[in-house]
Amino acid sequence: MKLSKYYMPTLREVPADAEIPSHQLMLRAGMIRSLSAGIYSYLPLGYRVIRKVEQIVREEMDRSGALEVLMPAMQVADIWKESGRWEEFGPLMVRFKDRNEREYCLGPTHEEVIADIVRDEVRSYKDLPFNLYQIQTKVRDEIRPRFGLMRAKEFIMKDAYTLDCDEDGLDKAYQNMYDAYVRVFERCGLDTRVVEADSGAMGGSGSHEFMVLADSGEDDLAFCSECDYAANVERAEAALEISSVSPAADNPADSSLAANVSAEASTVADGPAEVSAGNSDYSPAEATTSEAEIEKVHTPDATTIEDLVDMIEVSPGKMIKTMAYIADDQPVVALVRGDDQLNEVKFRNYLGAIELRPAHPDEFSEKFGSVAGFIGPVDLPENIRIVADRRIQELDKAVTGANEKDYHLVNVNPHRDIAKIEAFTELRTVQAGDPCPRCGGSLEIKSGIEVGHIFKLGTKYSSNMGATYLDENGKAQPIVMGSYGIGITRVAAAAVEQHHDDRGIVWPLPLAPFQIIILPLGNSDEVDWAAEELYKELQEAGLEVLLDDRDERAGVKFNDAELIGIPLRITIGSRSLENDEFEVQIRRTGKDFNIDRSSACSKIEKLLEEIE
RNA sequence: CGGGCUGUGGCGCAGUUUGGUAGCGCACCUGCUUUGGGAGCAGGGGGUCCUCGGUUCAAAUCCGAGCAGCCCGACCA
Repeated sequence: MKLSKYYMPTLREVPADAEIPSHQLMLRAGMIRSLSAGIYSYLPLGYRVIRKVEQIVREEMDRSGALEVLMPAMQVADIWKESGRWEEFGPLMVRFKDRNEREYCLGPTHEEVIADIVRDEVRSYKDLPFNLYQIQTKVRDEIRPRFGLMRAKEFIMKDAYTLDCDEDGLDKAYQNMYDAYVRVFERCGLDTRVVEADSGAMGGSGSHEFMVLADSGEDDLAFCSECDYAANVERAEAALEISSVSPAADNPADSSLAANVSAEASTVADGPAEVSAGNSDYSPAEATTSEAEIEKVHTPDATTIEDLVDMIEVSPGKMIKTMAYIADDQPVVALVRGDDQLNEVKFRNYLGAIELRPAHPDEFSEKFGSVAGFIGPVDLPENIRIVADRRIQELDKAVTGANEKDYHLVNVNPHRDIAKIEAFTELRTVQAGDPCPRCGGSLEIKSGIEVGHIFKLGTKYSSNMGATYLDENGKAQPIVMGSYGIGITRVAAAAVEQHHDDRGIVWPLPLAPFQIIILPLGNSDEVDWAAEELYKELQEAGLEVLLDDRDERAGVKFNDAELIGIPLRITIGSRSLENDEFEVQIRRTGKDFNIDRSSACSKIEKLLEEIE
């Protein structure tokens, strides 16, 4: 491709609206342009990269035995009402009506369509198993689109769905996809980590996420420094000893162990419900009682843990942080230690709630009989559910809000003073330095970009939508499903996050829009002829090559070549051409050297093989 | 949705405090020169100053409402 005939609007300056490297660089390199927030056009250079990613995904999916299909982007509301997700998905789904007032949405995902396709056709266990996948644009009305392609309202996703007779079949299909994903990301030149994940709104029994480690990542991940334990902090647990007080706390590590699965293992994690159930049968009779009586102390304007520490000289670890939430319109309260953070995912999973949000300030008085900044679990109204983190049960003489402006309570003993804590369960977010649940080593926290997510769905959708088959005994059984996503456009962005320097993008060879760029410098005809000749020769060798034949100065060409990140640069100028030589530079290493004109093509092919 | 910031030629910004009819750099067009790391000189084109309403002789500037974009939180591939 000749650049004089290409559309590659590069930007010298950094667009003010772009924050992270991939967003800035993809805009500057002329790969993408936004139509509105979170909605992008993929320009020629950008779309070539997208297609590279798609092709790698397609090849590995085909290799795994999956079958490519293309499902409708526009879906009828009926199937979503059947699965129960028309309500559940909420405002994330873009909905509209046709001229006959029939309701539709733009597909944010395709479980319902798959179930619909399959329920009318699959009759017998003999028809199973199989795996269907598609590469398609998904639409989600994200609360806050940001970071360019990283979180867009419209994005390209590969989604696959496995259909099996039973859990064993699902386990095999899941492992098969797991392995395919490992190959996909490796081929894309991405350094990814697999972590145990919460299955969230998808439902189902187990899931893993494929993460690209990057500072700009939106997920926090817990890694053990000793063993291979890795989990999204949404689900990660620490092996914290809970001292004395309650026998219910005896073996905190056990439940976590059961719920964990190593990256290589073919078994799957247990549902989070089981985790909390194991820890929740707390018995108040066993609790010790503190001698000291509760006291109310004046704490003017101390609405945060930090304020309190300054005012009454108690460490955060001795405080009970009380978090007021509304779960499906019901007021609920979560208790965590002052030095811990509430993990909303764990809280939501425990409650089994669909919608969970922090209470608004005015709701503190309306629904909690309290006041923002001074809420506490002692003497809350009867109707409010109180759930405490396990670490609360070992507290004594703790400090908490008095439900009265400018007052806190001290000497609180949770077992004695807090009426009906319905459970002590795992609610805290793990922190760096916490002990690993598997080996006791130290956990570290890193941020990552989620590029792939695989779920064992089970029978949630098939049951709700009547997708059944007849087993060997002629009995109807729900099909067992799995669902597997790769964010194609996000992979491209993540690759830039992981591979760039201060001059621009440094594409891994398999994703590079072109492998080679030829820069003829100066205005000599000999140079132009030599460039043209090499260009043709490389093209005939089947290589993807850009020829920068624009009437631009050397600096412009060098800078653009580096910005767009082409792995191999061939410079042709009268200087080296006098010796019948071309100059080569490898983008990643910056290494440069001359090659002979006569053997240039074969030498370049060899170089490309050496660049991983 | 809550909190913060910002809307001025294609891009990056100044001008807003103290109203007086819009400017800088880059990019673009023409000519000459230049030509190995984002050229120089000369000339030129392009702006409903986010929108609507109000105050005023006069509004980019002051007031009100709305819209859009970005950042921090909940959502997710």
